[in-house]
Amino acid sequence: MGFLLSQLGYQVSGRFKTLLAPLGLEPRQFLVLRHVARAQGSSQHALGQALLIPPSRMVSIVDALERRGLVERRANPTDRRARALHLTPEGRGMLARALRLAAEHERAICGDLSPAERDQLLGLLRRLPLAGELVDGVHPALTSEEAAAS
Amino acid sequence: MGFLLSQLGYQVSGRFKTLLAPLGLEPRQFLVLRHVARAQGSSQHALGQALLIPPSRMVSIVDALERRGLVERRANPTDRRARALHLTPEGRGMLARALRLAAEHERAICGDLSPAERDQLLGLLRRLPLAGELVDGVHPALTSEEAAAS
DNA sequence: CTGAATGGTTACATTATGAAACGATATATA
DNA sequence: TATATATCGTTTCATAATGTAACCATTCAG
Repeated sequence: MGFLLSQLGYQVSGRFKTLLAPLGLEPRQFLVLRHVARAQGSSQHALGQALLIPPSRMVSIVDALERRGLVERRANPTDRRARALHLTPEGRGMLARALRLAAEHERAICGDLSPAERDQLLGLLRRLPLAGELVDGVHPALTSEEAAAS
Repeated sequence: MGFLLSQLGYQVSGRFKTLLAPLGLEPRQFLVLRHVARAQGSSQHALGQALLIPPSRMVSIVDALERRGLVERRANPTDRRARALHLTPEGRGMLARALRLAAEHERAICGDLSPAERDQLLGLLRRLPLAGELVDGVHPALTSEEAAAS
């Protein structure tokens, strides 16, 4: 069971990565983009806090997104240290396309499972003890030991 | 579903790694050790073929195992290029301990799932299209593109 | 006003990785 | 037999991912 889960998880994430590649987007960039869309104007620090991504890593992620014109670092009126992150129209379009791919990915993963079976599978997976340690929307692969401990 | 599988797979493998750490064994070394036990005397090349591990990587893995006295590189009587890999008595003991930990890991992963539920979960996971691409005993994280394509 | 804390960035060391070159040996071919 | 080609294992090298720590500007607390 453990080995199977590990194998499947690796395959799934690899698939998603190649699926996103045509957009020039990496999975981690996708996660950040999605979160910026949800919380426009939040700082990089807040973003890192929410996604448990260490600050030094966030820099290069946002750099890439900004270089491609998907995200803007605006000035924060109340704190001149912080940058307020905003989605550009291009960013919004990119996110929409990525979300469409993600839905496609989801269908591909589940294959010919009926909706009932799909729910059953989800239910069983969520009952695994490890599922309790997962934070919603946070991928542990991006998490630093330190951030995870907090 | 995809995200959950990816998260769980990452957690599971991370857990197994820390579980094995007290033995001074890495998951990949465990895999190799187990396979050597099954096919004593096979060459590194054959091992790499079976586990889809590229040759240059196999060197350091076997180096580590040999340095710790778990595996021996003996001369192959019929081919002086190849090394015949054999488990030492220490290697056998180590493998036994690791297998015991793996069994424990398995129980920890499944938590309070009943045997029937466990089978159900396994069955559903195996019906996922991606499961068809998995090779038994081979972890895709160790395979190179090239080896995987063959 | 001074010292500590914070947001963001950069510099650096560490590690993991595969491709390719290499030497020794084996196999096929002429 | 002689020669070319393939194989096994190893080493070398370049590349990429990562975290830690130092750093600057700014904010906050006393």
